Amino acid sequence: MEWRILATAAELFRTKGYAQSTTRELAGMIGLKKASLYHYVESKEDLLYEISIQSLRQIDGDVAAAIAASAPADALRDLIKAHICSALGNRDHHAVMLSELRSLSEPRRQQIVKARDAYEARVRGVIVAEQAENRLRSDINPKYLTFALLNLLNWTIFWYQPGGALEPEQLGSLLASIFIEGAGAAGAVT
Amino acid sequence: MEWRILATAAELFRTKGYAQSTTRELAGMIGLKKASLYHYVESKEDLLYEISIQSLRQIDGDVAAAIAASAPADALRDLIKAHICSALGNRDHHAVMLSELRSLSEPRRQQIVKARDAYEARVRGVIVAEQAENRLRSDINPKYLTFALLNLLNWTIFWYQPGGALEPEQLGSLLASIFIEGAGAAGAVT
DNA sequence: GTCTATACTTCGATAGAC
DNA sequence: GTCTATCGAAGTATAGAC
Repeated sequence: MEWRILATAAELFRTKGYAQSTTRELAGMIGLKKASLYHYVESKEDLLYEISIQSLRQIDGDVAAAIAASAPADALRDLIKAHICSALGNRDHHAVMLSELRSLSEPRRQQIVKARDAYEARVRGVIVAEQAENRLRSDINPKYLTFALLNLLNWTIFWYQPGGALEPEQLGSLLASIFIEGAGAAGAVT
Repeated sequence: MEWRILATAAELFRTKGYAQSTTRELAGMIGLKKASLYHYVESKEDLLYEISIQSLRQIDGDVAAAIAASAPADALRDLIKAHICSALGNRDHHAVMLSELRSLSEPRRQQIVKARDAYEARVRGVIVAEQAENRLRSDINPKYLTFALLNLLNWTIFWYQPGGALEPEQLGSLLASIFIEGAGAAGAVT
């Protein structure tokens, strides 16, 4: 039951935003009255916290596994594909984690920020390693390469259409190619 | 006075989110009591609408001017720089427009979506033109190149530090290079 | 475990004095 | 133009019956 509440809350929060979502509406989506929700959940904010922490545990685990199983030369491409597949596979959770952080009150907000930073450090670690192997440009501070990559990846969930032309894995490959090879025509006179 | 209210509201909404911001707090930041605000403003939502529409007018105008003054071969790079400079120069407005759209009620929400789509179409237009001139890869649907570029650009305002190492124009050049040339080491064996 | 009823708080917005 | 006072609505959460 708890899992059902969490999944429904994630869907609701993603669609309407945390602050605009009411416990009454959430209960209604599950087929309960508002008060009955509090038999399972301590507070509305607990739901946001659980959604956020689960989202980060999931993507960090998925990406770590992908890297571990990957040949060094494929690490970055596999990271990108794993990130996209994980984020799109947990779209509601992930979108809520990304956009509703400021609605968490202080002890737990910092906890989510730390988990987010840890994931970011994992991504940066791969980028730094690729630079050391001369597979990524070294003329750009890895900090900016990491930001650029996370921009590219994170915000995809806000426009991706689940029934569209590209499966998550294809989209991941596409984004990996844009990030690594670039959008410029190879050999173009620029 | 109105401009001061709008700028303060944008700053407040960006920091705390629209729904979590109260008119009492906004009034306090200006040095007024809550009721006095309503001498200048009809409703809280009016502020959000004005912030959003101004943000889009600004960036669309800035980018259009940059393209018009640009040699064809530099159009995309100039677009990227203009986008970054405009967005960072109106950081509060732009961030609010990007992240608080769902708090607008229906007649005006669609209006903002339309303005956003129009700007997106402008960006896509340049990308399509660059493909036609063989300066951008044609093996990727321009729709995805546009999404990727806007991901890269739009979400930069959420981590950019105004006093950091890079000025907006430098950051724009950097992001242009990542998007066009890619992050991969030139000639690397991948 | 689910309900009705309600306590408690806070918000956006208004009324009306000055 | 700014204030104090307040209205009416809506929200989270709780009490207590069943």
